[in-house]
Amino acid sequence: MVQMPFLTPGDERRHLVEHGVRPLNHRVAVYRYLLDHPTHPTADDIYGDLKKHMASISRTTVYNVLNLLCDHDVVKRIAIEKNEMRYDANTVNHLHFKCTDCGRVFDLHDDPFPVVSIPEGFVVQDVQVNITGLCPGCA
Amino acid sequence: MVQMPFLTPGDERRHLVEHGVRPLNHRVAVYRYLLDHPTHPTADDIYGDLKKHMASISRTTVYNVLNLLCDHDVVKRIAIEKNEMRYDANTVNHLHFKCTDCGRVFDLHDDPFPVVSIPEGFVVQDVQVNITGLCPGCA
DNA sequence: TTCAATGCAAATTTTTTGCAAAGTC
DNA sequence: GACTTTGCAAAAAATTTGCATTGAA
Repeated sequence: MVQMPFLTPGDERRHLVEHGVRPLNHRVAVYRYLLDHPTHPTADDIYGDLKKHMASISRTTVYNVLNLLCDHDVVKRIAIEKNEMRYDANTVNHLHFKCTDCGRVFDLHDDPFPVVSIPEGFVVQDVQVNITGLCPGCA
Repeated sequence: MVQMPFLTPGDERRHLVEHGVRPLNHRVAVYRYLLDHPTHPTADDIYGDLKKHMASISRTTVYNVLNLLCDHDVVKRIAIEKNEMRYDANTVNHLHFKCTDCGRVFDLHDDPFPVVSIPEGFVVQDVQVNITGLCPGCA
């Protein structure tokens, strides 16, 4: 299930405020980037692209903002492979598929999201389903 | 579903050979460690513990062996959090639960393993279900 | 003896930290 | 003006690489 409708430009400020995040320029830029690029970029992808249009931004700030947005549940971290943390502004549960050939991470919209039965006593905060294999283009 | 019975000491050599891995001493030691410690250790956990009884082993070798065992599908990598790759000798599909408080990773044996429906054209190699939250002891 | 595996040190990559400068309310 | 955020450079942590040495068949 996709987060629909995606936040239109301008709405991201309100969304940040609703989650307790002051909408400073760099924060809005990183968040807007994630909304516009549902490609599960790494921190460095984001930094590299943003710097083209926002000369002032630093890697540290990208990391600061991403950590802040994760803490406030505005974006989610995806741990799907070694040495690369990816970020996703779509916080609705969905599957991720990483192609081992081209390296892209696809959203798979299993409907409904698979049900997992958790033993008594465990408190669930987040469920991630990460699939690896070959995408249609590479298979 | 647990991999039962676990390989008893001695059998790990045969298992390695069956997967095309020459059973050299360091390789057997790392694999035996993973069989004996189903706690999803990191490479450094393994190195630290093995070095106590095997003075000659190096960090590089632990990494080499883990990569080799993963390539030959003898062990699986678990990417469940930032900056830490964990390893599991149980290659049967099962859920992982990471406690955000104590940091431990538990096996959850959902029976059956949740079914995910994959769109036409994708070729699945591996499915990982990673849950974060609080374990019974920390909740 | 020939090829593969190991160990060390250095390099690489990703992320965090300390702290001074700049920005925000 | 008080407090927060940013940016730089350095530190930390995880993993890989180059290469000389050792080990195995």
